[in-house]
Amino acid sequence: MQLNFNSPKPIYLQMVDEVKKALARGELKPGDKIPSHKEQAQLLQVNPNTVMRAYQEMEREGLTETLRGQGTFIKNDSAILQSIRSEMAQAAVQQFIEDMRGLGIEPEEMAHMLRVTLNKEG
Amino acid sequence: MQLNFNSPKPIYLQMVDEVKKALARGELKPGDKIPSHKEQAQLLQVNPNTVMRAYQEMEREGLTETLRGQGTFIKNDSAILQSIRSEMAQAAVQQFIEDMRGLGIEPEEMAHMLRVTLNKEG
Amino acid sequence: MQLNFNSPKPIYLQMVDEVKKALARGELKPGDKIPSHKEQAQLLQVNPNTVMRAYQEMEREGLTETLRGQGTFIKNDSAILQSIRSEMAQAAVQQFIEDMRGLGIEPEEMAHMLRVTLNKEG
Amino acid sequence: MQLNFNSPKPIYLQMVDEVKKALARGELKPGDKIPSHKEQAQLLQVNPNTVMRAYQEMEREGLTETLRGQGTFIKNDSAILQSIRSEMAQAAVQQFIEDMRGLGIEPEEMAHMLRVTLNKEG
DNA sequence: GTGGTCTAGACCACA
DNA sequence: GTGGTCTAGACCACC
Repeated sequence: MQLNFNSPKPIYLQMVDEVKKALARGELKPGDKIPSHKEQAQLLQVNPNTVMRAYQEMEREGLTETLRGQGTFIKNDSAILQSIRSEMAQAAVQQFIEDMRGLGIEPEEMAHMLRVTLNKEG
Repeated sequence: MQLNFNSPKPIYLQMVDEVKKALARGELKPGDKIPSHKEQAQLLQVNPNTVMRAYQEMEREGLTETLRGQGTFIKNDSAILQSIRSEMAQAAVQQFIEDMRGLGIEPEEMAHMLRVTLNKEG
Repeated sequence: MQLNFNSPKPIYLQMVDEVKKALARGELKPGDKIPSHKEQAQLLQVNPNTVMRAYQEMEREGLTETLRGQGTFIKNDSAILQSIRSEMAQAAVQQFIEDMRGLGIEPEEMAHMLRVTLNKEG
Repeated sequence: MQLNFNSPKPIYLQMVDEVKKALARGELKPGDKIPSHKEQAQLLQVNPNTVMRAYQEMEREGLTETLRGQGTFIKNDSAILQSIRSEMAQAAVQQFIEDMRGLGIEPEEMAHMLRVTLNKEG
């Protein structure tokens, strides 16, 4: 889990996104236990309260489920879960197109630049 | 000029970016006068201090220059100006690739999704 | 016995209340044996420690008594027992009135709403 | 605004309820500004962070709306707002009936006890 | 001054 | 040990 402490985006929201991405990538699966907030806090060198906040946000969004004294788990009965990957991907595509349009770049050039950069980086 | 008041990105930085984008699009040209901070504040429904700060930032970056009593103008002798478009475009591409990689999406599918969405939206 | 695991009210106190209610309803009588904490824990899917704590609390309140090696029993010589029903009922009435007053609802309307809901539910 | 610091119900949720009740009573109206979290914290002798949490919860529920640097206001375009009073009243009635049923008390006696208590208290 | 994030550390109920 | 609330106080962006 990678956090950017200089980003204006709050850490706890970055953490929510990281979990969503891990789900999209298939690294996290429904039913999986995620580390306790205290453990996670040590791993990420972050305050336990910050982790708690991220976890509560995830629960509010229906991503996880909490069992008193047992831990926090990825929900498996949620429709959200199925669609996370495509939704987040679609959002990224939209953002990209919007950014490029804002710079006055035409669709063909968008595709071109993408191809070039992908080739360069292998 | 579009601002997102709920974004974690500071409004004054959003304003700087909007000016850069207008330059990239060719809507603003070297030598153009930009509105006084009071005018701009009314236009955008934003506190004059915020506009001031955005203008200071632009000046600091060498994007604009202020002529006493005459207003703020887009500089034309700046090397930055030439490269704004390609730099911002490259940043958008990088961001897009990073986002998609984070979701475990392969290069071919990135290009595919981009094409599909561009076609859908005309 | 119904427990709400998401209520802020501690589970062991919910259990005490449930026993009191069963007494009020006449489902439990003085002298009745209540299940061992292990049995009860399995029945309610609750940690045995939690049941223990509920039992301790009941004993502290003079509701039950424990006979070594024989189990826990509802006491019958307790003055508390006689008044449980009316006390809890009175508390419920008070709570109701307070809640409704908090909403700015007048006594007549309280009675009216109660009647309507009771009729609707048969 | 009355808080019960000994209640198992978290203070920040009590605060949300108090605001809802004030709305139901008509003491708070759409568009009204509520005290800043720091001011409120002093008034209630509570930590500012606790107030913040209550305010954020209200915003999440669509009760209020926040304007950066200006304060927190009761929303006026929310359907929720219209129905708060009846919803909360209905919830109180349901709770009352459930409590009384739990004690084995019949509908007629519920109404009777309510009437008696209301008369006693004037 | 106003909303908002983060840290640090205490304390509680439950497993 | 695990979730969860509360306090105290720093720091930031914006009004």
